[in-house]
Amino acid sequence: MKQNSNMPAFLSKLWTLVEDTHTNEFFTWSQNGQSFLVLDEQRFVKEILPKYFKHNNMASFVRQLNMYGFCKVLHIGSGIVKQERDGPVEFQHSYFKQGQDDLLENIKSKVSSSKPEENKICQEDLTKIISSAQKVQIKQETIESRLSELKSENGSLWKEVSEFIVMLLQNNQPVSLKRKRPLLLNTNGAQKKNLFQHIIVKSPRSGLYMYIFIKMMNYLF
Amino acid sequence: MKQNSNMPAFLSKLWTLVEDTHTNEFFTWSQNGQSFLVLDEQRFVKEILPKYFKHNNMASFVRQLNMYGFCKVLHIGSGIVKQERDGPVEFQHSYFKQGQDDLLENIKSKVSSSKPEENKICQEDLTKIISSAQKVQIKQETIESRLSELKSENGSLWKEVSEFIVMLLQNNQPVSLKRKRPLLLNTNGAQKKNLFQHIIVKSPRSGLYMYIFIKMMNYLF
DNA sequence: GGGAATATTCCC
DNA sequence: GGGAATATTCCC
Repeated sequence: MKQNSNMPAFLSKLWTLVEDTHTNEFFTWSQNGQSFLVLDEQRFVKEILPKYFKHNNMASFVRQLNMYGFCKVLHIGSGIVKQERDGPVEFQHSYFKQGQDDLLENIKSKVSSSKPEENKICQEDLTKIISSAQKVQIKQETIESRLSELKSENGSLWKEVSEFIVMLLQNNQPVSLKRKRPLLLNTNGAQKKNLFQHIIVKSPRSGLYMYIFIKMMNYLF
Repeated sequence: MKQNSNMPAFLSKLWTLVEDTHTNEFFTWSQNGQSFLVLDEQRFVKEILPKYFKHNNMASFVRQLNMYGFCKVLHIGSGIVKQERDGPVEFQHSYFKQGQDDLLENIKSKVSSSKPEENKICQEDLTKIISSAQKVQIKQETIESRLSELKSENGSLWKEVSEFIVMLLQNNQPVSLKRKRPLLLNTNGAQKKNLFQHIIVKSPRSGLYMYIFIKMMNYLF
């Protein structure tokens, strides 16, 4: 095995200790070389772990195996003796095979690849979102002031129109006399009725001022 | 020393081993109890470090001290013998004083306080910003459709008013005859002139249509 | 099986 | 002195 500088210590240690023929009795390759076996966990923990690592906990060893993508091989109580508690433990990784140390370099740690990228993306996205939100906010202010202008102008226009009508009615002049089409045509359609047709046809004079007043209130407040 | 569950193992170990009177010969409090001394680095590394930690490197011990905010005390060659290479090493922390174990809880790791919070804030803020941006976007759509409504209605009203004026002028009726005050009073003030006074006073009839046409174009497109 | 805190190593 | 990778522990 060529010890590349970018090969994690855990992997080279694992390879070394599974290759070590002195411990084949309780830690060795499986028959077909596709996985490795811990045949005696007690001896493995006491005799091997402290020799290669800074601990003697099976859990920490397994945590590292999981960190590098190894999977426990399940023995579904077939022909294996004493399965209950301290039976043999088997681990497997598609790039950890007997006689194929050239595959080892494909084994990657799960933290080294994922965590840093997420943080970088988080920072970039944060910047993008903030600047985008600021632009929307600025545009919103522009729109709101434009809206306020239009609202005010609209109120004034309604007032104008109503005063025109009042003036004409006071002069006993028929409003729609010389007109070919309705006075208020909404460009976007039917939602609002034609105010003046409505007034002239249906409203008595006493109702006219109330109608105009309500209309104005809608636009001024 | 009360071993709180939130006290890092490194700090309680450090306190224990500096308090240990058996090792006062080469690892102990300074005279005034404001700092601690490594009088014999060789013995400290070989006899103490592996007993309390999972290593025997002075560098790793110092790395942890720095991680928890301890500072090396500089001896600027005053009265101290053999300063050159393996002289005594002294470390100090404002919350690590002889006889004051109650201060220990104020010592914080530099990573445990800064890194996780940044990430948590990043996540929380991300959620807040996104939901806030969505609300702004929704409101913006409401405002824009309201604006579009008003714009259209405003155009229609200008059209109405202009047609009134045209009608009145065609009937040779003086527009401002019976009025006590200007026709177009903007509620928010002076920005826009009184259109009709302007027209009546200054515009010849030929200019009136052009003026109204421009006004309408502004609101319809 | 894996997230996250703490520890150790490596490196500037 | 401290940033960052890897290792070990603790916990769900």
